[in-house]
Amino acid sequence: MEEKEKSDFIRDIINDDLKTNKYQGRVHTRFPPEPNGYLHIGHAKSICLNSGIARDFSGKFNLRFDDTNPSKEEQEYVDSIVQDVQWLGGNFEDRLFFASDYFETMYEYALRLIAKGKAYVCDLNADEMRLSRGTLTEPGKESPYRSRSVEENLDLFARMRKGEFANGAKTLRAKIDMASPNINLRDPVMYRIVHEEHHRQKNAWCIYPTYDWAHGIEDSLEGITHSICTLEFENHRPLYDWYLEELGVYRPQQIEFARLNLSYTVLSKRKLLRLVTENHVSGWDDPRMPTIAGFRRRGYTAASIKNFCDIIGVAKRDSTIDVTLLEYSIREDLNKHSQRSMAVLNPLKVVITNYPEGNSEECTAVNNPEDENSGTRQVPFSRELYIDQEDFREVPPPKYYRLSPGMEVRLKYAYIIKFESIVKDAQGNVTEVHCTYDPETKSGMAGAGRKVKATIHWVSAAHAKDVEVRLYDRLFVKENPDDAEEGKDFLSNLNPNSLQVLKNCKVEPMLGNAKAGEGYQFERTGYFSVDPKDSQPGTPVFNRVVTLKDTWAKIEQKHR
RNA sequence: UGUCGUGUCGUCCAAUGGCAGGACAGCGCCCUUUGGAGGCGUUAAUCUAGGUUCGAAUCCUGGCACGACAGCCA
Repeated sequence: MEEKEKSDFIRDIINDDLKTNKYQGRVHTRFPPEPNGYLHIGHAKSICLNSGIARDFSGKFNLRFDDTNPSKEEQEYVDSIVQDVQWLGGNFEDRLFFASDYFETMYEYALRLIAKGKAYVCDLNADEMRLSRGTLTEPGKESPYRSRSVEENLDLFARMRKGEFANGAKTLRAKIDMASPNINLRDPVMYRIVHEEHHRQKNAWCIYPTYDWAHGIEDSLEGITHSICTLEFENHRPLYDWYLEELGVYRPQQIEFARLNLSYTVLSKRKLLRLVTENHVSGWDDPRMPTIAGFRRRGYTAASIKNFCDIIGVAKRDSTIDVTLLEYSIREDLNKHSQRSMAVLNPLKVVITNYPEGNSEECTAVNNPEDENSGTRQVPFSRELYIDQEDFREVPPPKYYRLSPGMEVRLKYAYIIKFESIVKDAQGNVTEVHCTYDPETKSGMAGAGRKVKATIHWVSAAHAKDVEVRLYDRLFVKENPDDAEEGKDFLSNLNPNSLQVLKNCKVEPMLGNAKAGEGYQFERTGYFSVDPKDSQPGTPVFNRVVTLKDTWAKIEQKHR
């Protein structure tokens, strides 16, 4: 692999820090998801960034669950996230942490701030607090509980922990500045009361730290040097710094980058959750979902996603990546590494009238022209074949090179055949095409050098396996799914044709034994992988990962 | 009309005061037993008005545009 030095503004900062010895030469990053949903391609960007930096600078990388809100989090999500991070090669070694394991320390730290007069228990309810916070242009008003004594605050906070108060009755707030132009600094909430079972702590706690209070402490405790997060936390950085400064503990630096947006899909957890709960897709791992689990099931390789993350780069400006870049990335990987095969998606019978009935023979097929070591395999040929309906036209459009009346085509790895006649049913549909073959033109023979305009794929009818193939397309019809008509939302832009199921596809014998997760190129059609959920041994179900570049589609488009 | 941040080819990312470059997409040609892959070529950009400078995408000032923030979510 061409291991070129990666460069971006974050690595530049780290290089500078290394020069000034800011962290004694250490580099330590982390990926801190909340276990409230499945990871998506945007998270992959963060995982690749954080773990990639640790790798490139010989540093360390932690996986840490930011599980500070019991009402949204579940073990199912923890499990899927661990699997996804590992699949992407995020090497956290033995450093799998949970914010909830730090709750006791956070509590003690809170006591410190109370003792310093920097935090107080507030009795304002949520509505009252919102009203007193002020607006973007007006300062807020100080809470009437702001001047409680340290003793009273200590007492009240201890009783909050004991469970003496109902949800929402009290909060612990930092005492900063109700007039700050940065609203995050207007006495932010540090703890709220939530009487709910936590997925790991069960009922040990009924007060839970908020993100801002918890996150810096988590980073500090783990010795993180560069706490990399997305742009929406830019305005939180002063608070991150304030807490650690007041606590007098080790302070990492927070650096923000632009989150990933991808065309023709949505990447917000809220929207992905709606797709799942409202059954627009079959689940978090539906192959059309932009989740890591979805991409994996679809047949995307981890290498292709990592490559994608490398080529999109990292910066601070909001951007939307064109999905063709992702498709390029998976094609590039699969082209080099996937086994070629012949599969007929929409079968049309071809009878070779001058080929002896009952006869069959083997043709030698190349497994992967991109890889000399991949060898060859035998594919059976006989009198009755299937070709794709797209490869025959009774009335060919301009520039159509494939089979049509009067035309010759090559059957890949086999013979050149010539059109003779067609058979139609009562409705006038073409049911069979009769051809003759030229016995001197088999691949490898002396006569094989003859040129014809097109080479098409085929399978022998008697030897073919019947399989199900699922053709996936983009989930949304609009580049930006949120660009919806008045009164409608992103769901109105769902692509009604994002899934097409083909039940009686005919594939070469080898594919009958394809194993779950394996990826193949169906020659001239696209890349397909064996669905790990719905396949049975001997009866694979194929998911289309991505099509091949279709030059013909463009030509046809032009002539319309 | 507050604070913070961001404006470079169609889309992303570079250029760290010194020839605006790469990738994807597009277009054209070559090659091809995949209309695949590959090769070659090509189109196309510094938000704006000033200023500093021998020289500005880069530094300064103003304007404009866009994004984030008024959860006891993260």
